[in-house]
Amino acid sequence: MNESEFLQGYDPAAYDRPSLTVDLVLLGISQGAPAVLLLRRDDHPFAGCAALPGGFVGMDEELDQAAGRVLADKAGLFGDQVHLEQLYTFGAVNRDPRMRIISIAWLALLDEAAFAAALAGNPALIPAKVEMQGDAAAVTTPDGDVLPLAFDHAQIIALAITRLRGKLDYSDVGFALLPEHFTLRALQNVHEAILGVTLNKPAFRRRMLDKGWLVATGLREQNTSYRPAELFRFSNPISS
Amino acid sequence: MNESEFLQGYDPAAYDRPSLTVDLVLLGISQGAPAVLLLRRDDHPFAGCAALPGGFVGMDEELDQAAGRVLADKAGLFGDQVHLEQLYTFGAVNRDPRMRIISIAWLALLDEAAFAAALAGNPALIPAKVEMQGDAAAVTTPDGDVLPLAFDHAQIIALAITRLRGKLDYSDVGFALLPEHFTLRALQNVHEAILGVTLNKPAFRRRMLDKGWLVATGLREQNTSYRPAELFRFSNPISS
DNA sequence: CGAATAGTGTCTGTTAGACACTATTAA
DNA sequence: TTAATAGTGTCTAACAGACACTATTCG
Repeated sequence: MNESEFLQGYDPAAYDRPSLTVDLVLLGISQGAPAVLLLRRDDHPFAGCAALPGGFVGMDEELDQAAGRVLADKAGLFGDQVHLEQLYTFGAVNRDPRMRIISIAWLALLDEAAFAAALAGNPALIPAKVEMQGDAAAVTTPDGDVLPLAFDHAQIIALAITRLRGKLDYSDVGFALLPEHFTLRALQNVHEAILGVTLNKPAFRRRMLDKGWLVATGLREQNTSYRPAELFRFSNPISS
Repeated sequence: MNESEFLQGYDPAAYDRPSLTVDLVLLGISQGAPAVLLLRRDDHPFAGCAALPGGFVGMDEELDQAAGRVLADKAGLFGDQVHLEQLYTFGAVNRDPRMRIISIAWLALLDEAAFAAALAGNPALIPAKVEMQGDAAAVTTPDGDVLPLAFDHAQIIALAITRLRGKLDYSDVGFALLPEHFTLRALQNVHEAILGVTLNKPAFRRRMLDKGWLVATGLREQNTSYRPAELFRFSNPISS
């Protein structure tokens, strides 16, 4: 760091600075497919388009706290119910036509209850099914209408899915999309929804059980039409 | 985005904003281990510590351009010689005691020639061997002295290694650390240095050749003491 | 009992690790 | 010829996909 940069560091008025925001991909599983919660924009730019919930980062606020605050403000959810992880920072000069805004994108994984609670708590949230189309994601309303996305949010959502696909098999993120007790079939459904493929049942069961992450509870599903499946819970062997 | 946030967006003077920088992990392989290029800090804070080369992001500068500019200014290298990828954004409130600075960390992979060219071009650069110590990285000079690292740069370097380890097997990043023509033994050496383990030779060769990324050139090493190995080059089957 | 899903046994093909072997070059 | 490394053949163990089978529960 040279002298001018050092001075710039001490004099906040010396140079313009970009604005810094966080944008959240609120991701759940709905009807066998990944789904996100979006907000409809009323104002220019991208009026009428759907956008990720976001907000500016406060000067004395940690980045993950900013993400947690947006989660609480826009979805009524709290950090201990939701897996939050930083995705990537988007900062193209013209990504927002108004001004330079750098956005740190975060991935929030919601289980079915959290997804429903967010929808119930904030009626402005729009649930939308995500479909991967190469580099970008397309989202559709439950009615099947394609929702245009604001800014670079199609890329951000696509990156969220891609990241999740990559981590699903070797990390424990998949469990963040499930309640505390779940059946192996429900776990497989989550994996299939994220990956967009159907998986082999015996192989999937073996692989999951061999990882040592699953604890059999001895409990069974309730109110099923047919043979109820055993309920498992997730247990982190060496908390990572 | 509510009204006050919208106004904030239009009035750069309305709120303080964090400063935004890029920091670069200039990573190569040296003597069978990952090595980074660092700069010694002369001033407070962390005077005497080693730090990653970095710089502020210009208001009209793309993020990858800012990283490329730092690469050119601090190491005399250009983007087409070096694999550059965004790592993570670090923004803890107190990571810099002077003021709030959010830093977007980038990973730059240098082959042996680029590593040497950077060292020759900027005598201030210090090559340092990286050792992973759990969550953080420790760096030592060629003489074996431990170099204290400024700010959160030990974490940033550790994340760079961790990321590289994760991607090494399924992506083509490994080739960014090699010249255009290389032997399979050199490729294996790179993998072993990054992963910090020794690998089985026949299995490694099979795996690499089966990926379809390697093209035999028919050329052979020159000036070896013993049997010269065949030179391969990397060819991206479906440019990713 | 029939329907439907839970859960398992087993075969097969692929792949990684281990290890010994052959091949090639320079001195 | 010897030293040293390049490169290969082959055995074995681990594991995933496929598919058929048994088990359990509800109505």
